[in-house]
Amino acid sequence: MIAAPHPPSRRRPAGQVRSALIAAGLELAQAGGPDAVVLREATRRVGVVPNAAYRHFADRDALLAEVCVAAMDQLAGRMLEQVAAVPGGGDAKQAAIARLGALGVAYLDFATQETGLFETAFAVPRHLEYAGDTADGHRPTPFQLLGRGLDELVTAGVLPAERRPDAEYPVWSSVHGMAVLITQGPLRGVPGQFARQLTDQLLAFIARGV
Amino acid sequence: MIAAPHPPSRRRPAGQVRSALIAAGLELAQAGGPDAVVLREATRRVGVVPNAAYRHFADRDALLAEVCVAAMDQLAGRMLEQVAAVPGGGDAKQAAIARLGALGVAYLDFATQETGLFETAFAVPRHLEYAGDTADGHRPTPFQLLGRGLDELVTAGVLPAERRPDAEYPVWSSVHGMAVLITQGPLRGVPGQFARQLTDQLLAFIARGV
DNA sequence: TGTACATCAGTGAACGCGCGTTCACTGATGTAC
DNA sequence: TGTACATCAGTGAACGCGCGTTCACTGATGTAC
Repeated sequence: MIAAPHPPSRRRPAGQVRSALIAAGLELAQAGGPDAVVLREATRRVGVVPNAAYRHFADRDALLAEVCVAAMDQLAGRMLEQVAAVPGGGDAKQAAIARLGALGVAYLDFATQETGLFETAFAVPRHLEYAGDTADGHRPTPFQLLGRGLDELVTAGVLPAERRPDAEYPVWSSVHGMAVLITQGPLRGVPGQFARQLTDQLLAFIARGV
Repeated sequence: MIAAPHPPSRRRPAGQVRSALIAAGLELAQAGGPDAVVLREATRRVGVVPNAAYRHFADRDALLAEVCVAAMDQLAGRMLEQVAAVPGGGDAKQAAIARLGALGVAYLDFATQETGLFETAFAVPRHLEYAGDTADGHRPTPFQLLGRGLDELVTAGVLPAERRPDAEYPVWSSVHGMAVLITQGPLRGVPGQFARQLTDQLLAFIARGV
């Protein structure tokens, strides 16, 4: 029998458990969507007893809310990356359209490749209704990125200024609807080639409709 | 002590329990979406012991699947009603557009007024992937109704025939996306007036884009 | 018309499960004097 | 520099809950002879 020399300190550096719980929740969400964000499982992964979570979150919903925000942030990150990767220069009109298209493709790619996170990003609990446009010093939200894309379209002279107000909504609806139908709805399981064709068709539809 | 004279027959007419379970599941779905379709609660409402359900359904998922089909059928019913209510006569082009708009409005109204059923209609379990177009002798599906609406648009000369193929998808995506954003997504809780404005804007967007 | 029997929709009791959450506690950390 | 103390992030044990599902059963119904 060897007595444990230093019964290891069970206390973690400040804030570490909290962020580890969110990270674990994000893993769970990635694998199984919002319902898979199970408080007990998150604590297990962090190596902490279940009720320890209550030092950091009021309840399971508070943890989920943080995970949702993080998931939405990942979506915004992808969109930001993809739009930055569009080659500049050349015709300003075509460039603006290409950048808007890149946003849409990023959105759909994220939904397809990270379905669990995508679902979670939009599964925010009751709090914060209609908060698509608040970015308190953080990264811009997907909604804001879309708004910028549309502004560019106006600047480039593609979109008449009088049609700019609230133009986010129909565009967002189109892309979001396709994302939902393909990843969770009746179009789930459609062959990738057809999905790509649908995406192209959708972008052309948006370009005409906007 | 009065002995029950006829311990009442516990056997129901053939098929009655089965359809009563589906009806109860539909009530649950209406109030709380697909997750609220709880097998035990459905049996409680029918007045039958929980395991009796297994005489009629393989498991809870089989019950849910039936409920989903019924919910989708209700959506189709609403669309059918609303499109039938559009006054005929007058300009054929305008009439065709009005009928397509009625389909969209019916879809959005159903999502708003019957959010639980709407969610459930699209929560079909894994079975029957990509079956948006099978109507085995039943009422036409929403997808088929949309297809007819687009056909009318071609006939009336509004939609060029070469753009007809697969035109269902972008239109469906737009309307479905708005329905999801408003009833479950970040636009949940938006004032009704704004929602109506968004709908009008969306229909105009679709009319241009199609 | 009557009897024997198979069918099968219901009962009653129980199972294991994992969840979220609450309680009283302990012991390391950081602060005030 | 040392000591007393408040703070608070962790522990350990337990709770009630409702779920889906399985088992062996019973007794009314419909059929074959």
